[in-house]
Amino acid sequence: MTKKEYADILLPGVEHTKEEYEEMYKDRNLPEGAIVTRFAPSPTGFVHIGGLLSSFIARKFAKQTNGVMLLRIEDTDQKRLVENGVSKIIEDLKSFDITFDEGATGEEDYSGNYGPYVQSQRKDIYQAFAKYLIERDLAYPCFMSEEELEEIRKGQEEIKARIGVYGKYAKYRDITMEEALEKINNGEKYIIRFKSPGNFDNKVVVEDAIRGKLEFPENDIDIVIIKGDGLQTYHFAHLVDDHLMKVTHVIRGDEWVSSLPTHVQLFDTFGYNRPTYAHISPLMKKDGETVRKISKRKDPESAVSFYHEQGIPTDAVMIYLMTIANSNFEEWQENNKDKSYLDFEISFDKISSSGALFDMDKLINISKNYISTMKAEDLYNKTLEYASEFDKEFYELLAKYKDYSISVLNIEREVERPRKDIESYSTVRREIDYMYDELFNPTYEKKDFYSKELLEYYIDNVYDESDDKQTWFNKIKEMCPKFGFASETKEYKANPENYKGSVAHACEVIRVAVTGRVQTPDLYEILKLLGKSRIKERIEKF
RNA sequence: GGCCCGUUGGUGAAAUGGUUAACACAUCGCCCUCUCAAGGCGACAUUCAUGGGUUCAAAUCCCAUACGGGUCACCA
Repeated sequence: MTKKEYADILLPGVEHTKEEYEEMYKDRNLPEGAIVTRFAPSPTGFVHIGGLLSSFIARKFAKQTNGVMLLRIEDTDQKRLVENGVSKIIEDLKSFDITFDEGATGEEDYSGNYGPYVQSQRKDIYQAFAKYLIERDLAYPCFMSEEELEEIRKGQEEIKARIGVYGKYAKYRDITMEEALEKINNGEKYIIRFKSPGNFDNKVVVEDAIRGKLEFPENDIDIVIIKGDGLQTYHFAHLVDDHLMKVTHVIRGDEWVSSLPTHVQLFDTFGYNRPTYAHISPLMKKDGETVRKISKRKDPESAVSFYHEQGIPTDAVMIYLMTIANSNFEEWQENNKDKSYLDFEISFDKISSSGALFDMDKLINISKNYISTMKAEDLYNKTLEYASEFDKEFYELLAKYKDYSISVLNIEREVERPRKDIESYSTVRREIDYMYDELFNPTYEKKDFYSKELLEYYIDNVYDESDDKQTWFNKIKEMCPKFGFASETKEYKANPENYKGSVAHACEVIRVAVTGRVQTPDLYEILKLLGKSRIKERIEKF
């Protein structure tokens, strides 16, 4: 029996050969230096903030080198399958402006010439590559049961040996064709292992674009390449897919660093050029005294949907991630205020090799600044969109009083130094709710100097809607002495015992009566928007 | 436990052997202002995890130690 026939029995029904597949995947015709990279999630429908970071970085590199960013779905583990998972991922990423040049575009569809991009549809390809290995005696069937494997592991732990199927523990490494065939005829189950050519005493050096030179012992573990269900493992798929899809840069989370010796070995065995690896450090979080990777299970901020629910602008999240990805970004932004974060050129050597602590304060600050630069109408639209999903009551009001709401949001906006008091779309309501009669429900504490007399005098005899700001303020000053307030703050500070307060206090009386708050944006603007009759109403209820 | 990586202020960090260790967030003062949000000004690491070494010179190079992280599946 030839090796080829043997391989046919081990992996029957494979349509094409490795050579045929290589023929089908042509080299890409791209400009010099173009980066071809990918994002390769499982279809769980969940995008982790760390995944957002690495896909964002990958997206940037592809774009700025006129390369390609592709989406590949790694769906070979049934346990990770979630209905509509792929669509959810695509949608989430799209909301952060992360789009793909090729690959999966929906549950079933894909575009591009290097597909299929869904691994479950590539079974034949992996098997063809596995057969190539079997024919060359570089892979073999392994008949060990899970129990047997477990025993070996325990034994290794006991004698403090390295864990894994290697050397003498690789029981079927040198199985003959005849022995294997006999077992197969007996109906024994098997998987396919790679026959590692590595020696643990030798060193292998891998260059990482972010971490620099990494040195490891060679891999000598016979890893599984084809599982019991006939599907490939991650390691094997990485080799086959990234080679065939002509991926130049593998940008992924740093949990893969330790698999590097295996991956590099696979590429070397096939004589393929290794891709450039770039391992992104995880985002960390403080948990009591210790620091750990942000966890999907424990930390709500790990899900990108969290930011959506919080009403934090997607751009703010991206800007924050950019500051983590390349720390010189903030300086660049300071010097390029008119440009978008998308115009910044990211570089590998500026990516930190240690994991950053996730800093919510910083994110909020970025969000605040970002929102302060928005046009009132944009803010209105975003807030409306947010409220439509998370705050129906507020949504109704915003929709009903559109122009009015935009004017309210425009107070001290679109000026040289805009207000920075709105942290997110979700906090808009609490900043402006008093501007809506439906929501105006003041609960203030009355202070000694609060005077209804002053208020009534003011609305009946002083306030004039047509006054400009200076006139408006001068009139309040003029009115002050009549009610025991000092017109000038300095005057009051010099002799506080002579007054009930200063003009600032007089303003506070008006402010509290009209808004129910001690602190608000510019009073003049607020009064103007409210209009005289509503001011009067509110004063009467004071 | 093995293997790998990392360690500059509360946080993100700059510095790539050469004077007082950038900048930003947070915090705290003061100023300005009708209050707030801003804005302005200032404070905040005598020291770069610790200990040794190399050097005229070290946060930067070397070695140990400590601490932190990742990984050791027929999961990705």
